[in-house]
Amino acid sequence: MPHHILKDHDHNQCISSALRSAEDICLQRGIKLTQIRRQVLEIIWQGHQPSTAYDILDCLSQQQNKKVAPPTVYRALDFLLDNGLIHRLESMNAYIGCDAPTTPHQSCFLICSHCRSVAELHDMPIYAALAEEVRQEGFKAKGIMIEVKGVCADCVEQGQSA
Amino acid sequence: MPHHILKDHDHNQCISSALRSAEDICLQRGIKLTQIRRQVLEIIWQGHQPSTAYDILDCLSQQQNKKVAPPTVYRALDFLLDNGLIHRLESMNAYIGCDAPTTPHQSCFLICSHCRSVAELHDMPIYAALAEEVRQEGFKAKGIMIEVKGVCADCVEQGQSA
DNA sequence: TATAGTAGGTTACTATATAACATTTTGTGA
DNA sequence: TCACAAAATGTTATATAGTAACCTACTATA
Ligand SMILES: [Zn+2]
Ligand SMILES: [Zn+2]
Ligand SMILES: [Zn+2]
Ligand SMILES: [Zn+2]
Repeated sequence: MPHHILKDHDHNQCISSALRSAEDICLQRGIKLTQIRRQVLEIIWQGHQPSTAYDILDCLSQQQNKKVAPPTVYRALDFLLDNGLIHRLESMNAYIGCDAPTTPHQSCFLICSHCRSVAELHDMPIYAALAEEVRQEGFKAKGIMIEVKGVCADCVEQGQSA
Repeated sequence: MPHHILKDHDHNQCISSALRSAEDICLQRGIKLTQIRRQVLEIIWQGHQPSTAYDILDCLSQQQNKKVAPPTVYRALDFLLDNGLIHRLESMNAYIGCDAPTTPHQSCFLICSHCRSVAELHDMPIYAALAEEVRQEGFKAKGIMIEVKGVCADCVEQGQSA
């Protein structure tokens, strides 16, 4: 992992804040952040890079010191997705923590192909514009996915181009 | 397949025009539209719904009257993708014919969850705006994916909502 | 404490995609 | 027209992603 991903920010802060938000949300909604769900969320928040379901599976198996089966992970992922605690990156079959789970929002993801970090942009002006253009086509949108692949600012600065 | 997908348009026209474009492009670029590539393209153009790689695999196996293996299909798909003759829908692991392969463009896909038809919108104004917003983040974009799930105009008209 | 609802375990399977290496076909220059 | 290299395809095996179905255990609450 390139160093800049952790520079200029206390990532333990990211993790604990994500877990705190999750607890608040679950309390508010009367749903349960069970041990497994919490563990999966914590694993996903190990970095600002996305995790695949099988990465999580391996990690969870290690933590539990026994083989965990896919459904266990997928159920936890479904729960976290349903409650907006994580997002799924369609173009990479991977999952990433949401950095604003308490406020409803539409996201655009910037995926760096060098350091694999993912940045989540919220409610960009173009979202409304896109929704409107789509509406004018007579299309009734239920979900909009925007994912941008490229090179992040830090990697560009370091002369990366892939 | 709901009827409206074929109404008001001669789909044989779509197919033959797609094949003709592909031939032109290959001629121009000095690359080859081999039998397999042509067959795969034709299979993909059987409708305005996306095909999965394994749909294509089955179809191709039938046509060739012998088992075709996955790499055969994936190689053809890679060729067609590289040359802009088809697009990949990331959110459904599926492939669809490009309706304007001769002109470079950025696309936005409207995916109907009722009739499964996919419409390709080109170079919408928001594209430039999005590119600019992303650029302002210092991010160097290489590829933008926009996919919208919802219900198409025809299905809405027929009272569908899923 | 019955009992309904929710969460998790287990097994088996389906779906999507690629690696690695062999063979065939095609184009090109000697 | 033969030799050779490049491109395309065949073949086998495997990696990765996700789900169905059924069972067990826990939890709330009447
Ligand atoms: Zn962080
Ligand atoms: Zn978010
Ligand atoms: Zn058509
Ligand atoms: Zn196109």
